[in-house]
Amino acid sequence: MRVTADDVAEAAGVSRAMVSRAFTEGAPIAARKRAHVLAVAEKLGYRPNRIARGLTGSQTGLIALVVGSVSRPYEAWLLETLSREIRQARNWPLLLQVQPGDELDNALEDALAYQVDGAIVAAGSVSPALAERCRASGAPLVMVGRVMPEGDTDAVCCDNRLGLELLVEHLTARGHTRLAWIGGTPETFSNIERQDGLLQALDRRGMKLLAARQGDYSVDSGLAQALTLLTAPEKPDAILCGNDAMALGAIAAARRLGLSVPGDIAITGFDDIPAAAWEPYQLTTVRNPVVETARAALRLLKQRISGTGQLDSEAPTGMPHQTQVVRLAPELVQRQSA
Amino acid sequence: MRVTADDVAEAAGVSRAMVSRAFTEGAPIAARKRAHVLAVAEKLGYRPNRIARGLTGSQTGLIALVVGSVSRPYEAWLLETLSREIRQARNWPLLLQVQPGDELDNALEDALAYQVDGAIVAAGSVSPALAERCRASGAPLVMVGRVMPEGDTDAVCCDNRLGLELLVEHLTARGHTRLAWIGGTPETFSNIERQDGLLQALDRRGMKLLAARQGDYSVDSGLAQALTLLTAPEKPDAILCGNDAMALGAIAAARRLGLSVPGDIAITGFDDIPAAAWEPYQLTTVRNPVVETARAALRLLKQRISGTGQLDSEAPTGMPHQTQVVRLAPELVQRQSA
DNA sequence: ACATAGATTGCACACGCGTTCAATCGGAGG
DNA sequence: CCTCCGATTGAACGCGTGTGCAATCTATGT
Repeated sequence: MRVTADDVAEAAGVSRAMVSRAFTEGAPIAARKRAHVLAVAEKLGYRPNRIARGLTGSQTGLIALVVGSVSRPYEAWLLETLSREIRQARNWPLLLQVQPGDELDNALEDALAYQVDGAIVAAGSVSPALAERCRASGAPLVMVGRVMPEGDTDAVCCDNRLGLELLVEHLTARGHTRLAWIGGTPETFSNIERQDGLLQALDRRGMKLLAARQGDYSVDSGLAQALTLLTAPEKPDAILCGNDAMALGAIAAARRLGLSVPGDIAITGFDDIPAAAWEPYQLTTVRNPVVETARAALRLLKQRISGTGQLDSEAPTGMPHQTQVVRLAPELVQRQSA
Repeated sequence: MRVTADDVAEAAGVSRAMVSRAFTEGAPIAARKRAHVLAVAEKLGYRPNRIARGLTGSQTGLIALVVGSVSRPYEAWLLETLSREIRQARNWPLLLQVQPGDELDNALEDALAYQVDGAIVAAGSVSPALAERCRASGAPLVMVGRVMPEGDTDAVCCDNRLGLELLVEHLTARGHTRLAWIGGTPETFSNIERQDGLLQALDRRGMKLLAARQGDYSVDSGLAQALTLLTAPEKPDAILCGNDAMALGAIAAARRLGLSVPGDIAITGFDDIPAAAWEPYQLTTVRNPVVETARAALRLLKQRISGTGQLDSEAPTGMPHQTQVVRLAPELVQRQSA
């Protein structure tokens, strides 16, 4: 039923090995014969079985891609970019979408059973044990948007602290002094860094935070927390939010209270998701360099994959076997909300 | 380096066949021995190689999942739901994200080379030839959100015409008479059905459309087209949009012109994406039953996959080998924009 | 025409696992 | 204690492909 290399070999009057070589770039085969084999294969509708190929060769072309809930705009944007880069590298993404509560370890080990060439993890937290298993399975791991505290895993991550420095600079330069903060999910890597960056930026200026509240990176939580802040006895004159979604919620809250943005209250976000540019929001925020992030993540991964064949000797002939952490600088995007 | 079934067999003092059986549900093996083998496997960190398993068995557990650009909220929602259902069925989604201009055929054939058990296509258009190839490769195809005109491919699709009937009924019941339409990408299946449904609904009431314009399902296009409609000499009192994103743009346009929604102008969408419920919009729309859609798609696919082993005889012992098209009814979601 | 190096080709094995089939084991019945 | 049947087991084959190695072919140089 399914057409195999043997069928093509017979039809083309060559050995099966030649069929394999015809489809292998740079294999020793006469140009004329390759053309012939490919023509016959085309006529028979043959394509090499990637599963069988993955059994012998050490590459399956599969890459595990772990992202958070894509119904959140930032995650969707990230997924879109990463998936495009993966495809562009002639690989296929095996998608694993994790919800906040999900256990990542089991699922990722499932993916390892598919002999993925590597894994890009942009959500959930991997235990050091799992990271070790990935390495042992020959599947390099690259974290996106978080850096493992152990420091033994490659990662690409936005410079969150710089982002908040940019925002604080922008706000203070415009005379804002009573700053409030709506953080994201507490234990999150990005939230910790952003909050820390905010406090540092204020510290540097001898300022103190007026108030801080915690949301969960959702629009609704931004709305709720902003309502609380804006109805408190001591109102802030600017609210910095842990991400864009919460900032959008905060803008809605301000408007619901009849406050003008940025007249009465300045509001900023983080990420610069597409919706931040939408008409009714015009959010001032910092751009998370997602495209550059995805590109860097794939570069790191490819580097490790091609280096995999080499021995783990102490002098890997120039291969950077040391863990690499790429930090990309965000950029202020000035719109109407601050 | 990688631990195989042979390693486990040796360590457990059994033959390799027993290791395989220990991991195969319902295989003939003494319960006590299975426990022992599994324990040893666990200690060695062994997991069956799914790639090798896919070579002999006829199931790889892989399902090709084709969706459109997930930076669009509806597509993201759909992807999230489909991917969850696929994982729940203990399969893995091989993600293919297509941009509007992309050619689907080549990419899908790439996926076929991975011996996917099936494919769910929710974006792009597959040629009849490709559909045939899928069937020939033993990979059942299920379309989501579109129905092949040839009528020989399973599909799950929202009842678009009913959706517009509901919206028209809602608007006319509230006294709106001058209805305008902002359609989505013209050649799109959903757009054709929705527009047709609108015209039919009006026809049934002896009404005519005041004006019609075409966007591309994006927020920006909704904004632009609504601006045109609302500044025309003969203003509509209601604008129906081909999807929610354009409706959000249309609301922004109305506000930019100082019009109140729904006071001066009613605006409706289609899909009920999460953003439709956001504070500043409160969009009246119809709910596209995405969860039910995903569930039905997987049910259809699983049904075909399990039927694959059977011969294509004329009496497939009750297997519904005829193509199935599931139509799911949308539901009016009444908020503040109409 | 002949020798020879280099370009091609075919054979056979390996990849890791599921599964058939014959062989073996265990225990119940006599 | 022997026989017989069913529950287990192990050996071997096949899945579709990549690739090392030795054999063959081609063309070049003399």
